[in-house]
Formats: sequence, structure tokens, C-alpha cells
Amino acid sequence: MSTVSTKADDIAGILEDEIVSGAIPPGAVLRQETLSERFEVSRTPVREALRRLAALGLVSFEPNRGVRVRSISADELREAFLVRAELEALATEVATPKMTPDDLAEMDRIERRFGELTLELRDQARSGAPRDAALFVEWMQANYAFHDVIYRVAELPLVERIAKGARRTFIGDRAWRARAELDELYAKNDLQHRAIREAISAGSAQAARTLAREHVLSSNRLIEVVLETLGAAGREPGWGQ
Amino acid sequence: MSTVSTKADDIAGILEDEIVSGAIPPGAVLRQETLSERFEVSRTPVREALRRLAALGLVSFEPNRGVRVRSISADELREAFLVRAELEALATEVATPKMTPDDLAEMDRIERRFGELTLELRDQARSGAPRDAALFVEWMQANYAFHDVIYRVAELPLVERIAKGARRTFIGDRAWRARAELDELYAKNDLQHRAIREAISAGSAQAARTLAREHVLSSNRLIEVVLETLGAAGREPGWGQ
DNA sequence: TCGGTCAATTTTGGATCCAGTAAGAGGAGA
DNA sequence: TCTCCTCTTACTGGATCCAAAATTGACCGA
Repeated sequence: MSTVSTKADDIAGILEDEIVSGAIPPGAVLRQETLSERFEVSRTPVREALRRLAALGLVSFEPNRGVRVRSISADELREAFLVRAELEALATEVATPKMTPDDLAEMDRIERRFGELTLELRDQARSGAPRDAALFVEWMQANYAFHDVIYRVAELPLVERIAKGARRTFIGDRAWRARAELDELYAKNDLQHRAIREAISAGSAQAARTLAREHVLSSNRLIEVVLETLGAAGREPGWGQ
Repeated sequence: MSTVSTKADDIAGILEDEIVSGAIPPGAVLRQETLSERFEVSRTPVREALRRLAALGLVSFEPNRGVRVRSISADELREAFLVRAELEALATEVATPKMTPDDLAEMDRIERRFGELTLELRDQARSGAPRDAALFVEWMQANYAFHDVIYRVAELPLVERIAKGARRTFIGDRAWRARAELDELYAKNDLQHRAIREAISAGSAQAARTLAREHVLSSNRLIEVVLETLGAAGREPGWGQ
């Protein structure tokens, strides 16, 4: 791990996080001057950072006009899920015969925590209390942690990079967190995790593969809810579309 | 389509082609000054272009040392094929119900040409004549053209982008073109294309999917030959390892 | 009041300049 | 002769400067 890094890399990393997390909303226009003031550097490293983000598909350059954070379309979102489904299926298949008892134990630990959080979320929704954002974030992280074990064991860095790139395309869309009707999907998620874990444990790579694929694809319903919410959200600021 | 473009974009595009085609070999060190002289611009747009290539994974930055064209490792190459196999399977499945008679006719036309080229390649190899690079390139292009029809019909731009990114990771490795023993793989390729075409024509998305996946995966043997050749090739120039 | 034209301002893209770092050559000492 | 140290050189990363393009807004005429 190299301790040195360029300012351009640092800035790109920070902006990437902020875009992915939704702190910088889709459609926002990024001014080079503003960013250079914020990071207390000249525009040169800022521009290089923006080039990198553009290559990653997070922002788009309009020559002589500026860069704007790409807002993801309904089709893109659906497609991202398709890609994730295929690649997670692949990773799960590859990981199954490589799983050690320690790995399985880790999956269990994460899955137990995930189950608890799922119940908490459901209880909260049933009690009519306002959704706790921190709790939701924790649930989401536990969800990803489960899949991350699989990626780690599979040792497929390219697959991991692409799949994680695809899954983050909707982390930033915070709008959907508000919907209560998603709760049963959460519970389904939990059950599917358990099924995948059992298939892996049984050493059935094909079953694990199929389950992983269906797991991601079953988020289709969730996607549609998300899209509905997004459609209701106001248009983003910027140059006249 | 915007007719305007920045020099950084132009340069990145040209360099990308040259790296992918192998004109700039893996391991080569790219000097900013040299590139700026070649393209008759200052180093600024060159650096931005290099940032983009780095984000695409084609080159790697070493802070204060320079950029070098990434040479693909054996594991990366194998993984790229796995990714392609999954995504082409997906694209084929999605494309099958959307195929029009015109699309099928185009596939036939391309496939017919592909079959001819395959025979030519085989005849040439049998006659002991030295391989004709131009013929090989044409064969390769016909091969890709077949798959491109599927991508076009599937209308999955993200899948297409990722899969094409994965498949080009080895176009640049020209070494393997010299191997005669690959000829039977070529013929197999041809047969598989026909099978995929028939499955699509029959409207069986699942069969087409499976065939497409196996088609790419069957290149495993080919990959191993490539790796063998790469292993024999001399080390690349540059900083010590 | 509305639309169009033209100048002023803003902002980007590119060139040049400067500083800091890494590799390498050469010399001194063991 | 080998090793270590220093000094030079080359090249990158970042800052600043300049030109060109686009947006804004004011002014004018219908």
C-alpha cells in the first residue's frame, strides 16, 4: 500500500464518496473554482479528479460548460441490477467450494446481526415510529457485509469491482428509504441470505449460484418502488435539461 | 452527438485504441513530455487523458514516477473471460425475444462470412503458409460483429460497455496469433455461433443463454495457450519489476 | 410587453511556470 | 574494489496565466 498519493486522487476519492452517498445529489453541477477553493488547491488537480470521476461514469463532461453529477435513469437502474445479479451469482458459485469453516462462521455472525436489524426495522415500521436513518444505514451495511464475505472468498477482484460499482448506483438515491411498504422485502432478503448460506454450507455451488441470482433479481419489486419515488421527486437543478 | 470535444478526450481515445490494439505494448512507460510533443499540445490535456485511462484500468499511476501501461496477469485474463461469459449470456437471453427477422438475417450474413473466414484460416494453416495477419484481423472482426448484433438488440448499454471492456483486455496480446494449434478452436467457435443463432431463432432464451455462456467459457483452452505464449515472451521494459 | 442582438461576465480548456521527488552518476572512504 | 554519500538531472504534480466559449443581462426595436 503506497502511503503517497496525489491531491487529484484524494479529491477524486472524497468526491466519489459524496456522490455515491448522495451528499452531492444527482444533477448537481460541479464548478471547478468552487471545488478548488473548498479543497484549497488550484484547479489543476480538481480537473484531473473530475476526469477520473467521468471515466467511472459518476459525472459527465459537457465541453466548455462544466461537469454535472449523472442522475441515473430508470433503465440504467434496472440494468445495474441485472449486472449485479449475474456477477453475484458467479462470485457465489466460485466462492462456494473455497469457503472455510471460519468464513462460514463469519457469514453466520453477520447474518445473525442482519436478522436482528431486520426485525428492528420491521418493529419500528409497525409501531408507526418515524424511520431511524442510522438504523437503516446499519441494516444496509450488514446486508453488504454478507455479500462482501462472498466476494472476499471468491477472489475475483474484477467481478467485485464491477458489481460494487453497479450496486452503488442507487445508494445515493436516499428517497426510497422513506417507504414503509418495503419492509416485507427486507424480511425476504433475510430469508434469502439464509438460503444462500445453507447452499454454500452444503457445498452446492450451483444452488448457491441460482439463489444468489434470484436474490438480486427479486429486488425488482424494490426497484419499481424506488423508481416510483424518484419519479415523484422534483427535477434536479441545472442547465435547462 | 456533440461535435465538440476536448483535446484530453481525443488523446485519451487515441491512446486507448493504441493500448487495446497492442500498438503500445503492456509495460510501456508513457512520458507526459513525449506525448505532449507527439500530439502537439501541452502536458495539461495529456495528464487529463492519462487520468481517464487510469480510471479505465488501462494504465497505472505511480506518484512522482510516471504511468505505465498495465500488463494483464493470467488471473485477470481468466477472470475477464468469466465476466464476459456471464454478461454475454445475459445479453443473449434478453436479446432473444427482441430479435426481428431483419436482425436474424444480419446475423446470418455475418455468420456466413465468419464461416468462410474460418475455412480460409484453416486451409492456410494446413497448407503450412505463414499466417496472414490481415485475414486474422478480419476473422476476429467478424467474430465480434456476430456478438455485436446481440448487444445491439439487447439494448443493455451498461452490459455492453463492461463486456466489451473485458473482451478487449486481450486483443492487445498479439503473441497468440502465431499459434497454429488454435485452428480447431476456430472451427468450434463457428459451430457455437450457429447453435446460438438457431436457439435465438427458435425463441428459446434459456438455451441461447446457456449456449452463449458456454461459448465464451470454452475459450478456456484458448486462454491457456495465450498464457503459455505470454509466459514465453520476454519481460517488458521499465522500472525494476 | 416581448423578442432579438450585442457586450460584459463567468467559466472552462490549454499553456506555461515553479517546486518537489526519485533515479542515477560520480566521487570519497573503507 | 565495494559501499555509501552527495550532487546532478529528469520528470512529475501543482499553481498560475491566458485564450476561447458560453451564459447573462442590458439595451433596442417592434
